[in-house]
Amino acid sequence: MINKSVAELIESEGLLLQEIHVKGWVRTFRSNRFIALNDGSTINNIQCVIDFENTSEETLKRINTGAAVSIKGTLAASQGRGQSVEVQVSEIEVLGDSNPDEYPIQPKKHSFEFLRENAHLRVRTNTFSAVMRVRSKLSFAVHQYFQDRNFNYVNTPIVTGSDAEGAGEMFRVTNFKDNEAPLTEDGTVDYSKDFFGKETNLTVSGQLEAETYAMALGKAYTFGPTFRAENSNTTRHLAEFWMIEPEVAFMDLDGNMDLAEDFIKNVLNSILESCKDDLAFLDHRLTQEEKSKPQAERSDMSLLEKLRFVVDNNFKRVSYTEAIDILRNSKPNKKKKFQFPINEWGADLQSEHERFLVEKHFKCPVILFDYPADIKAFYMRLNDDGKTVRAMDVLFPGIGEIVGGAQREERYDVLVEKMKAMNIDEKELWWYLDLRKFGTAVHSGFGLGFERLVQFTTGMSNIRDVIPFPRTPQNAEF
RNA sequence: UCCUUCUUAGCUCAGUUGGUUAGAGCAUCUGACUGUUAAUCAGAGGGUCCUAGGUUCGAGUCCUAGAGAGGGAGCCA
Repeated sequence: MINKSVAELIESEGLLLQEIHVKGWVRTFRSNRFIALNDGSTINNIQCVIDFENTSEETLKRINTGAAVSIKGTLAASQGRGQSVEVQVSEIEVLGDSNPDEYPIQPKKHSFEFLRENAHLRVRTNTFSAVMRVRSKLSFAVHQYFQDRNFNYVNTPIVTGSDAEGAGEMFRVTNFKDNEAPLTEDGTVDYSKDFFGKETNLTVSGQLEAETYAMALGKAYTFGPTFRAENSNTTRHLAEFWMIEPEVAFMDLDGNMDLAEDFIKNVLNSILESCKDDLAFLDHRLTQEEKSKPQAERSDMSLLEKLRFVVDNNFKRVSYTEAIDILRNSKPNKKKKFQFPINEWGADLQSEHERFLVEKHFKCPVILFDYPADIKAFYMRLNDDGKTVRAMDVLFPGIGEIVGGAQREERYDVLVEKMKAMNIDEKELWWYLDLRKFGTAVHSGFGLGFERLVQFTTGMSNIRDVIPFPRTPQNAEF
């Protein structure tokens, strides 16, 4: 008797006619005879055939969708057409019942909205199990990529004492009880009496801390949770999400763009190898979904084609200034189709503009670089023209900005001046300025939203469907 | 936060210009059948039409307010 996972049973024809033992959950039970059994090891089910005439009525009644069962039997070539092997059951035990009257997951199509309300059970469906297996493999591929290249994994703090990271609204962390926060003389909360002795927040980015490690270990990366208290209600924002932030000493913006492109291609490639079954399922799912859309909104590439396209083609690198020229002379701009017309240099690009560049003009991933200094963060390296910074965004079809990065300002005087101009407290970031005082050097890095990468890889349109328990405004169930 | 659409059975939805007792498919239950592939066939049960007001002889349908959800925008990853 050999214990086997469903994935192993389906793969290994060498086990034919052997006695096997398998445990899993019932997906469907047809004709009082056929169990489609899934144990999460693969998107595929194994068919278990029951000799119902020699099985008690009581047991048969308990074989319901969602029930956990233990099955002993013989692996055999299937008589039916839908599968090559199946288990001829000699012994079945129901380990955990599932009342069909109450179990919400039916063997039918459910809306993603409904499944979000059942996030604890939705991973029992084909789509979510596929997405979450891909997410896990992607996560591994991220570490593999950096570890293979001798990057050091840095665990930057989740509770941060600095509120100057400038990446968005922060969640306050306090140990004060309700209505018991001590006040200072001027009536504001006295955080010097709080747990950390100062005001603290959940991190919005590990970048500044990662820089400190890059300036000692050379190559560093973070991969951890980040938090934004923005009231964002979109298909590509979460209040809690996972971010990947490599940071490299002695690397300029060109090296940064090379790294981002190579990284994305590499991890996608490894998923194309390691998640073939799940991607095939997701590819088919998306194709079916697209059929219900009007012709104009359909994608001209399938999911697998899109992934291979990204892996096989160079990202188009375009400076902000070139992009503005292209947009200014574009048809939608001349025909006044843009909600925000492009008139002059210096305007921030709206998502309609990014979409035009990526989806209509270049039809491939685009890296925009050298943005106006005014619309970017204080730590980005000022170019010699005095008006642009060495920033870059990687834009992807469908999901927009997947990467944001920059060469960091390494010159102490220039950085201090920028901080003053942008009203950032130098005292808060004394340690960040120290990096420029002692052994400063050119260095660069970027941030990549992990969930957006999972979205692109799986073809899921809502970011809430690629993280197990999404945190969004007004929602922290589970 | 703004714009917009939606909310009817466990799920997915239909419900005409306001008019009898609000429907279908799937799911569930009962029975039949038994090599099925979202099994099939017959029957049954299942409804605070999101909530609160209002208009009307009459509201699932029209109006007002609120709640929740989806999509888009902004912010960004």
